[in-house]
Amino acid sequence: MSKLSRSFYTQPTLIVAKELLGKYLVHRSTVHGKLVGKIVETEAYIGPHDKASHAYKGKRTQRNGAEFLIGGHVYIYLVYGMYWQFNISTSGHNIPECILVRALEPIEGLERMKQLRYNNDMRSLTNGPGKLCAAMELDKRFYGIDLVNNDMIYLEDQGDVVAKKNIVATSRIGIDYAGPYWAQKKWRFYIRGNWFVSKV
DNA sequence: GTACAGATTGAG
DNA sequence: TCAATCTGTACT
Repeated sequence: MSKLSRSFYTQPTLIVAKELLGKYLVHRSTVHGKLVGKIVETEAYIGPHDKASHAYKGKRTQRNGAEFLIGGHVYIYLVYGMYWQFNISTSGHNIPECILVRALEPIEGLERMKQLRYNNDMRSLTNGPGKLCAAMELDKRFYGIDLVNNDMIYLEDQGDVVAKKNIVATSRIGIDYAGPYWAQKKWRFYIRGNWFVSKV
């Protein structure tokens, strides 16, 4: 169980998106204990060329600033006025690329997650980007945090290996506004057959 | 000041 | 399948 280092996050974004599958996201809350989930679904956003990216054409605002940080920082923001989206910046400083974590498999802290989600159904605890943020207690507090040097939130390698043939590459979700060219890019990855993937 | 998007969700 | 829902963002 080793914490992922800077060199992991600064690899090419599509590599990181695939390598992230099977890694563990850990949130050690002093108040609520340890919450752990295994990453089973990711999506890559590769600005400034990617029209679906918030940093398309290099657009930089207060909201997406964390996307430009060197790989390993948290980019978290609100959608639909109520759901948080947890992203991890990748690549180098000032290069706006990131990976959206879309689904987790709950590993530790199940009871607390059920309370946070007001739900007892195991599967719907973390099988969606907004849901996993609620279950893991992720919100604006973590904006811009460096996952490499933080002890409250970080990712670790528990040795789970996902065989290449079990990584499914498909098109991203909810980005039709970017037009067919970008919408069809196979930049969404998930673990084949995993029960917690948001949508097959 | 204000219109409005929005990388969703859950109910039907 | 589809509409509810609402805050921060990005403009004027």
